[in-house]
Amino acid sequence: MFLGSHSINMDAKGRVAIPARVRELLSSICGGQIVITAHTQERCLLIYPRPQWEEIMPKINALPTFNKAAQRTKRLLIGYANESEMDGNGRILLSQTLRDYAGLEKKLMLVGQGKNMELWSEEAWTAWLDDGDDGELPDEMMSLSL
Amino acid sequence: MFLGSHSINMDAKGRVAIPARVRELLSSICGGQIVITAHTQERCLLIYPRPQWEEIMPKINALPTFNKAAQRTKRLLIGYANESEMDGNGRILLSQTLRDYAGLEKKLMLVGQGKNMELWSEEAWTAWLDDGDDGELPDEMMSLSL
DNA sequence: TATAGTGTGGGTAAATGTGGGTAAATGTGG
DNA sequence: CCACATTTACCCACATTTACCCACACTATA
Repeated sequence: MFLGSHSINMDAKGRVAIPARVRELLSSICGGQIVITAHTQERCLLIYPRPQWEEIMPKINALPTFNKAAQRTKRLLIGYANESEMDGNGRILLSQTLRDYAGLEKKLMLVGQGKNMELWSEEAWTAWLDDGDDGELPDEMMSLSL
Repeated sequence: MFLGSHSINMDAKGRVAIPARVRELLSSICGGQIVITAHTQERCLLIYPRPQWEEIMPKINALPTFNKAAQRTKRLLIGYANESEMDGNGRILLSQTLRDYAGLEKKLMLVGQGKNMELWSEEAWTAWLDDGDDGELPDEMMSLSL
């Protein structure tokens, strides 16, 4: 389970140091083997451990060919996917393409989301936080007591 | 049951001493194992004993993936969640990320809420007290007799 | 006033994050 | 097809941060 957020930096070569806590988790789940791709709803990146990725791949491929929204999802998820691995110092290298998609510069936020993680530019993250207008609450939530 | 409010201080390293009363309660409920995360409605933090957290986690994960409001809730609750434990002196360490979210500086308010606790910056707490406008009452409350 | 319990601050060793150098690999032009 | 230029991957060394521990100050109680 990936929990919690970390404020991290990307260096001039596009390398991102994964926080030690997360690093251990990744090593135990998948030996550090991950897949990085584009998030379809937000301009941020998705990081999956390789095994979880293998699970969702077939679902993506099974999306209906003649539905535009489905094709968009597929094109982004598969088209931006990048098999990757941590280097000796626990860093991952982000391709220029991925950096461009999410508008990553220096300051980033790594956000745990259970099965996967999201990687945001700090700017985009705070913008999202401050936005707050996310439409109607679904029925399931109206009576939810946490 | 967490009852009552405590005015407490955070030191320069982001450590917060839990009041002794509360400390005992935490030890007996969960051996001091807690989860701290963001409150979704207010800019304050939520503190759950680990067992209660385990109960609500599935509810959060079950929220619909393609509803924006539900995703916001999930992104905040899971994304900020931080498994934590008291140090030898009964203090907890708040990550920079959490401090930023709730705007915590030095003077804080720890507010008991039954199953969990809320941690506010003193400033935000008094502002909320003075504000008081929280919109419509739900149907469940219209017939409630206390 | 003494004592136990509580809250606060800070030092230090170990772990973590950061930057850059070099050799291999890749791509390009003649 | 070869030689050169550029990029990439890997490694090492240093700076910074974090976790853990200890010591002291303050408060309440006997």
